[in-house]
Amino acid sequence: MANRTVRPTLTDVAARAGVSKSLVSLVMRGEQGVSPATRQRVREAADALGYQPDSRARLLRSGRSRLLGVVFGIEHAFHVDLVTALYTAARDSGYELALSAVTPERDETEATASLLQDRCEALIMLGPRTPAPALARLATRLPVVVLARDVRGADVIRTADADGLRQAVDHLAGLGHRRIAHIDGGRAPGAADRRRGYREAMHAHGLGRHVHIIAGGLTEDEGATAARTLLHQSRPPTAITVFNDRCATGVLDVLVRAGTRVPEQVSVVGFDDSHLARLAHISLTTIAQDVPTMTRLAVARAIERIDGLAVAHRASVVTPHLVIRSTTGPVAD
Amino acid sequence: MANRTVRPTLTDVAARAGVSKSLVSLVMRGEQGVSPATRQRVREAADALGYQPDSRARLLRSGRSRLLGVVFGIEHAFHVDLVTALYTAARDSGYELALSAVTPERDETEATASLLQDRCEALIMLGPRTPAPALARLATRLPVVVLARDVRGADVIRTADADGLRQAVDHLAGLGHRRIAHIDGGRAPGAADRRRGYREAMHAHGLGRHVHIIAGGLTEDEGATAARTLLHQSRPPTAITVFNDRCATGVLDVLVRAGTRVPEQVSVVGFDDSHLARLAHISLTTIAQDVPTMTRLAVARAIERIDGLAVAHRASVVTPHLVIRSTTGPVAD
DNA sequence: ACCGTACTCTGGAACGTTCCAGGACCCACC
DNA sequence: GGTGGGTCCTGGAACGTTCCAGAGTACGGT
Repeated sequence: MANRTVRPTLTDVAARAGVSKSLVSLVMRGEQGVSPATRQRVREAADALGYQPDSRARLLRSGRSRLLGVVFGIEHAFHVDLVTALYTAARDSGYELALSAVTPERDETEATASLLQDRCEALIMLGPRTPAPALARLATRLPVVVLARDVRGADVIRTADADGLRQAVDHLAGLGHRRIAHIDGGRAPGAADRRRGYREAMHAHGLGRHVHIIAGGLTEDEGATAARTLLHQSRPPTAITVFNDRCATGVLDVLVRAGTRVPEQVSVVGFDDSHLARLAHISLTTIAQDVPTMTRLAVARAIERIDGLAVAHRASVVTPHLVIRSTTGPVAD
Repeated sequence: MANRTVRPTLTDVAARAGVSKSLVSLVMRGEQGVSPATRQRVREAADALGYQPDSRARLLRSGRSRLLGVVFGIEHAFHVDLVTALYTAARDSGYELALSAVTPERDETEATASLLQDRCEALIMLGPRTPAPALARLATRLPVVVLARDVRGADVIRTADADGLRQAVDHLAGLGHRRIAHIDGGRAPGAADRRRGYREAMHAHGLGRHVHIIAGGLTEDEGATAARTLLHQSRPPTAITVFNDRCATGVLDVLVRAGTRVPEQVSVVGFDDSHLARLAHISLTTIAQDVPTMTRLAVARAIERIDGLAVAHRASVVTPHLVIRSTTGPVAD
């Protein structure tokens, strides 16, 4: 075997159809000004040869790649949700996505560099950890849209994190809870705002003296650890707001294993409304980030800037909303 | 703003350094046959202009992309593990990865098509659902390596699924279990083999009459549903082997919520050893697929075929191994 | 002084597209 | 029967690289 045929080119198709390559190019791009008959003939020739346009040559010539680079953490449930939505948002705008994953062995710098070589027209970065100055420098080279993190020097699309936690606390307070704790996300993007939102909401409800923040993180394990700490306290909280869904599943798991009934004894609220939260057996009450809106905005902003329309860097803040599922209920006593 | 400068090209660098573009090309590629002095001068000129080679043009001309396309299901925990490992395997061999995700709204055909346009030199497909004939047709156009599924007409790297389940059953039988059930993966790649392995191993241990297969799937929800069915039975099994880790976490969750103690009352064994299984609070006993070996093999096979070395399509079967964690223990009574 | 060889370097032709200017043809109109 | 304006199609020049053949220089050996 190994007789992998050389890929057919425009010229091959043109020869077979008996027309010029320019004409084939027109047909392949679906431009108008081609008679139905020839269009048909060219299409057939292309199909017969199994012709596929070479995007590299195409992009090289046209100077445009219609490619949006996406840097994301492949192990973050919420990033996965965002990528999924970005795919459709990009397609709707006539752009393609070039994914570049951040893994434990492939850092953000490497992920970004590979996209730069691919001549993406803009970069969409999901919750990047790159320091602000470096991001700003990057943004001078090509449009950069930062999703799910607040940072100066680039365009930002993010959720009103503080407001989200206010909604969570409102909900719990409305159910009669007073000892409401918060398991935070440490230095993760958005964590500071969520912490602040929690604190402010607690004060607004006159629960200032019950403010209780436990160090958590963004993984299941960190949630589990935090939950164990809580369980060992003399007066454990009756409700917990957690940095994100992933961390919350860790919390839930520890609670359930300890025989704590959720929500009868303890209510739990997550954040993100990632696909984890929606799993039937988890059914987590959570603060839903508006993924469709955020991704649409991100793509729109990127394109705006590609087209040279945007002037100053802007931050768009999208309002999240509470999704009540099965992990919250009225306070016990 | 919006004065995004036009990217400098070889010609620009050449002009600034007062040499030909061929020479600059040599320097940029690190070829030898350039005097240290000029090399230095060219480097400086390139840095001063912030020159970055255009991979599109580079690849167009050289005819090679050094790009391996990867089609994967972004929501599958195990695929995520594979992609992570593929990144390093590819890098070690001097190749880059082009990711194309399958999402609920973006099917395999679409994901594959986009990679074809990028002129990847080979395709690595993770547990593809594409019918065998279509895969075979694809394989005539470019090298295709199928990972984690058995199929004719393409190169295959897969785990000895049946053997994995034998190990699981051996382990459980060794712990004294007799009523060992299997929650299967339906039509998922590998499911049939695992089912068979389970059945054969049960017979080998003289437990033929205890063979008990429940319909499951590859998601948490499907695992949860299956577990509920099991719980409602008059004589529930004392041990369960599950199609994969993801499904097993759903099973675990239902068991724990029902107050069933794991492993005291029921032992559970997963499959994959994905990152889910390793989470401290889950700590799932599982059959580990040998991800480093599989990904290295996949990349090696792809390259072999790119270089025109491989002749017939081959299937490499990688042996999995049992990882004992906290969800299995001696039988209760 | 001449040749050969090794080392640097250069010019120009690809690669597979898109883009632009324009050619060929047809039809209608005065 | 020329002119005008469509519509459909073509040729060739880009795009930014790499690759190839060969030009120019310097140096050692005879």
